[in-house]
Amino acid sequence: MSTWADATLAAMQTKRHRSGGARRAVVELLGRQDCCLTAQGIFDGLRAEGRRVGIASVYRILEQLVRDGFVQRIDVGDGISRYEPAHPGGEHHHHLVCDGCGRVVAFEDQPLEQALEGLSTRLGHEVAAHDVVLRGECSDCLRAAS
Amino acid sequence: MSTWADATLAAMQTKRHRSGGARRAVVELLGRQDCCLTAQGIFDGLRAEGRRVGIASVYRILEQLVRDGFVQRIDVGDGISRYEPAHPGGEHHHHLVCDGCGRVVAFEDQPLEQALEGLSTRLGHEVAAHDVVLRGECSDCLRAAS
DNA sequence: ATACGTGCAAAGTATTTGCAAACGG
DNA sequence: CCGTTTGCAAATACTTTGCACGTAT
Repeated sequence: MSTWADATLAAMQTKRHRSGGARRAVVELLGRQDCCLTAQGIFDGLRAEGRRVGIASVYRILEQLVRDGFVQRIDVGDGISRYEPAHPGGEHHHHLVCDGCGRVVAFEDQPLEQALEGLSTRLGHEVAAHDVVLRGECSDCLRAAS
Repeated sequence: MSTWADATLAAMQTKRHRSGGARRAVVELLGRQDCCLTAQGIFDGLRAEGRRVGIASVYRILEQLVRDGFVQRIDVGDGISRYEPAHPGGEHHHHLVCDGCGRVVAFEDQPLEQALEGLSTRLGHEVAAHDVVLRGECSDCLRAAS
């Protein structure tokens, strides 16, 4: 379960030298999540655990993790960045944003994944990463909007 | 060529009552573009034409146009929103962001489009809109990074 | 004439940066 | 010990809001 967190911490330690407590805390918290978190959400989560961190450190650490490819930054269009562990090669999910309540839920879809894989060659262009964001009303909001 | 601009202006005039000069200017400028523009880009473009508009009006007008479905808001992950005419039903393109220079270029891909169309039924969930953003190095940057 | 549209300036909010203190190796 | 990491506070940048004036109908 914490395999991503361990691998990430080990790899970061190799690249840079010191490994501070705040980075470990952020990575471990991210490793426990299954979907994306906002920077503020990570900050709140760490504070809730009693960890005294600064929001700036959270941003700085996330920036490093994104730059080194361990974390994927996701932007669903509300102006707030979200972050989640990047599982290289492995399972891959995308996000569905509810137009009503703004909730973000994950989904997987094999045909979509295949179409995305072929893109790189069809475009004759390197594609390092892809984000797909769908918008629509979630079942709760559809019912409420009747 | 200006068919989108005309249709949009006409439809806006039906929904709301007055039709001010700033909105017309924004819609006409958008209609002349083929890919996405930032709010600041639209503002600069209008100023360059000698139109004295406020950046706040640009944002307000874009918000209306997005809400009414005439303009699509695109977020490529750099924290700056981009806007482009929405061509309902018609051709549909997505965006490729260069990791090197940050430039945004458009692309179309039929297999991807088909996978996206099927998503709504496969997920058992209404999907009103979708954004796909690819990241990778553009040919210029690939060459420069050798 | 009247209410919506617009421009300017000020406020708001997510994120970044400067800097001194804490900390790891 | 030395240099990276961190927390705080201040700064930045995009976007939104308040308000008075202009403008279309």
